[in-house]
Amino acid sequence: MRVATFNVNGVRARIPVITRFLRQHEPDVLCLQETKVVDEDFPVEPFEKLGYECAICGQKSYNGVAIISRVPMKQVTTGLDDEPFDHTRLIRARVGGIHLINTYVPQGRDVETEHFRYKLDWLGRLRGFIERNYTTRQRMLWVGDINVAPEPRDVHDPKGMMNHPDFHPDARAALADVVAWGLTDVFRKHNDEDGQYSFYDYRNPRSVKHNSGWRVDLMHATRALANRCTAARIDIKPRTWKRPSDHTPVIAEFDL
DNA sequence: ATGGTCGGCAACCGA
Repeated sequence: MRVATFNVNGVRARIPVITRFLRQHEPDVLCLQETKVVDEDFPVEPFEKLGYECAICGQKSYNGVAIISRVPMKQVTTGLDDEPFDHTRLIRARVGGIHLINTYVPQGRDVETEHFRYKLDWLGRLRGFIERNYTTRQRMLWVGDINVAPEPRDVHDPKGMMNHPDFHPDARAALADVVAWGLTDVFRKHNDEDGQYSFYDYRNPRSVKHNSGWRVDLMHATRALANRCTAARIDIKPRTWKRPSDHTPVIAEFDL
């Protein structure tokens, strides 16, 4: 089974990029973040034409998550299990024999603001959610735009980024606490090198050229599932296509 | 250089 995650920054603006990606890689499941559209206006047709069904939870202008799958999905639910639920930041399903969670973790804006506190709390609540709903013996996969780069090798300028909400030690500790429940970063299972990034800020016109990126789009599996992960990679090609997202897809293969 | 460019949506907000 092949699973991908992609922060598309507006699903309607990105249909040509997403469908080209689907045709090229034929993932069984594609998790989207920042769809930025209410469910009634979600463009399901281009996905259904390619043989995929859509589980969606969006809102106007901001946030929004979706699971696009060509294998049947069941038990689709949205949101955390305590308030604020943030339904448009978490969607999960049982698909292809795995328990899949797709999240768009709050970005945090600035470490001095309440938004950063909210992000840290959100990751703490996610750990509780995972503890209550899963066991480490299950084949569970947590993917999405996590908005945290786990290690210094996951950002281009670790010292300069220390006060950034995606690399601040408190953010990394909050992520590490979720991971410590019993998860493996499947990209890191198969890739040791630094300079492998999934995000390049639109606002820095030279970020791609200078490889000034971040690895914040992550896939974490329970050991029961990570043991069966045979490959994981960041697909840089969509970055070179017309109207790219500032994020790039991450793909993992599982022998199930 | 506390800038820059996007998407959504119709003035700015969020990233």
